[in-house]
Amino acid sequence: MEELDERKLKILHAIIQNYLETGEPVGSRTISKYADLNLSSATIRNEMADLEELGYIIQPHTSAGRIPTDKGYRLYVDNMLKEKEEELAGREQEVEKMKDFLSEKVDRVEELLQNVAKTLAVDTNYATMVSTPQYHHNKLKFVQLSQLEPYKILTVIVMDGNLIRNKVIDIKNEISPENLLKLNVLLNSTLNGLTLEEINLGIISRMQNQAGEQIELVKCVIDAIAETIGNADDLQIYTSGATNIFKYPELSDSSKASELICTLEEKERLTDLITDSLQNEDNQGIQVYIGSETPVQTMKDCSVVTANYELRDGVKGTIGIIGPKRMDYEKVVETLQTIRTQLDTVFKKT
Amino acid sequence: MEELDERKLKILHAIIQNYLETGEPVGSRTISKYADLNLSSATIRNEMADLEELGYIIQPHTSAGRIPTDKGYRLYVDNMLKEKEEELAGREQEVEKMKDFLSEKVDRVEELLQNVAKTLAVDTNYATMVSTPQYHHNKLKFVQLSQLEPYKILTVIVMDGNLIRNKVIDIKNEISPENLLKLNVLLNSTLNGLTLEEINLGIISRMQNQAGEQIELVKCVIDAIAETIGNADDLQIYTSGATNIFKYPELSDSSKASELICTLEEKERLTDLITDSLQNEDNQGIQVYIGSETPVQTMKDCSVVTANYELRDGVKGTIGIIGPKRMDYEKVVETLQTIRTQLDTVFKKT
DNA sequence: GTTAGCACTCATTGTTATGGAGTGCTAACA
DNA sequence: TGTTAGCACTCCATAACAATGAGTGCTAAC
Repeated sequence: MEELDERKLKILHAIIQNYLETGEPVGSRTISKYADLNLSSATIRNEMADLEELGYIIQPHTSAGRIPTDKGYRLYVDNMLKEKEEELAGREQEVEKMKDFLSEKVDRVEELLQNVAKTLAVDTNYATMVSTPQYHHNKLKFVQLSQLEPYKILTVIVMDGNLIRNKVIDIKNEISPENLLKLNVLLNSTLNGLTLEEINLGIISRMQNQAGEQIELVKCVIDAIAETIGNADDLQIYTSGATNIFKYPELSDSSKASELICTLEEKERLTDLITDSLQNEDNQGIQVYIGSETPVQTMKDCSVVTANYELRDGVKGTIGIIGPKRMDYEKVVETLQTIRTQLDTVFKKT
Repeated sequence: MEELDERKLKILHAIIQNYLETGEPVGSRTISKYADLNLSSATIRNEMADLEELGYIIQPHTSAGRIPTDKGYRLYVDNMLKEKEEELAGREQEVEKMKDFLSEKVDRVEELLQNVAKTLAVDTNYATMVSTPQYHHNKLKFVQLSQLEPYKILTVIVMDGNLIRNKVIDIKNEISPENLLKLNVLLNSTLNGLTLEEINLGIISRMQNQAGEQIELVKCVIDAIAETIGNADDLQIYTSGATNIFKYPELSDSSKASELICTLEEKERLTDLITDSLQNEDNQGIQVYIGSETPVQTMKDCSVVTANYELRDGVKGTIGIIGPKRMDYEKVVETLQTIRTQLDTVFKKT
């Protein structure tokens, strides 16, 4: 209803910060010792009662201290994000380390992202996930057939955005180098720049007419192309540090832990998170999900912070950090901002 | 010292089987009720005392039942393996399901193996791992450069065993199609069939002489080849079902579970297991590690069963199942034998 | 509005008691 | 000599209970 006054806010802040550190319910005495307030525990108690009524904190049981509710965390995080936004990028610390590391091996994106996940996990002590950027490279850029063995043809398919796929095709009848060359020209002149939808039956049959004896092979190649385009934007997700959750007693309960690790291992359910994160492009691409706010049911006892990075216009991926609700939001947001800009620049320069 | 007589063996067997099912220490009364023995609990107790002295079983504490020691499991497993060997492959059950499944998509080995791991995990309720076959394709079979964009060259590198890698190289000066063609011919005529060691400085400098303006590009290509060969037989390991371990209380303890899942997640330590498994090619490629027998320290409270599959002469991979010591060895060994032969045939036909 | 004081609550911890499963040993039996 | 019934003993689990103490809400005084 009514807004929180300055003092209540300070107290709430203190409660949350203390809880972030200790993970234990925090009592009025603890807060009263907090220097810049100079209030007795009784006063704090009164305020705490109010805060509880307003739904920002809660007692696990009578005669225990208070812990923040999701609503309490939300307020805390929103305030922090506002600050961070004003602060702007005045950092640069530990960016260097990451920069060196990232620029080292940019050739294999897969490895790079896996490494990002791992480094982040080690760094933050939370579980992490990184998705491959969601290309929409659905146009064929280039096809190349090469003779590998008498009855094996190597097909190299390059999609828009330089996504490269290989496939080895077995053929029944040998093909001469000249015919192979002709076929290459035919394929490229006919198909390049087309999307999956544009490669329709008309084009296919026209090609097959020109292919002569090589009908069989052309069919295989088109199949391979179709499959490649179809699977091209299949999202990959890398995870790391799943076992970090055991560092937080509130998540170490074996049934909870099992569910959570399972979610991270199987990865399918994480797509919802990524989709959601990509849709909500607020605070510089940083998104904080607290408890039940997360789109993934099995993470309702956790908090998740995601950041979107951009490879090129509209081609985006997501990094996520999964930890207890009492995660160090400030550090996590900072780290994510750093790595996000790093990734952006690494990719942009390519 | 002396061999176990028939009766002791039967009793040991009964104890182990009962323990496999319940996971609880088993007492003399339980065994005495076992039909085909017809002995009183007192007699059983005497025998059990002997078995304990011989080191096959142990009491967690006085006044508890007995549980098998590693030595006990060993005996049990050895006997079982002997039987299985004589039995030979008279199965075929549920092979069909697997066969359909496996033959569906053989093109992407990676996906296939990941799926094997997953299916096995769901099937057995244990954690699983599958390694990629250990190629030794260290010979260059074929190189192909293609123009992708004015300043980007696509390099396709094919190694012995049809391992294909791509790399995009940025160039400073444009290159004409004719020169590219020449370069392709030069590269292939000079390098094909060579190992990393054989591509020495002499060959490189001779090639650079012939390359004319393209020295820069040749250097890049050779680097790419060297890197590819170097990383070619980098072993990949896929794991699945890590969270299955929570189904067994004796492994669910959060510190143990954490260590174990971490081992599975990081994968590095699993290479020791694979190496060992590939070295000990006994019982039709099936290997059983009980407790501390496993080469991976963090799995000393588990048992591991591995099977090696063969892609082609000498090119082998490993499948592993990680579970509690009281795992259902019989079922696991059977399943592994089945999937092993399946994988063998799937690969052989390719 | 703030605070000191006090009675009250309740999770946690430690202690003790009780039950029961399982053993080893002895003595009797076939 | 091998098998079995009987019994005293051990020791883990489980429950019941008491003590502790952190933390609260409320009241009355400042």
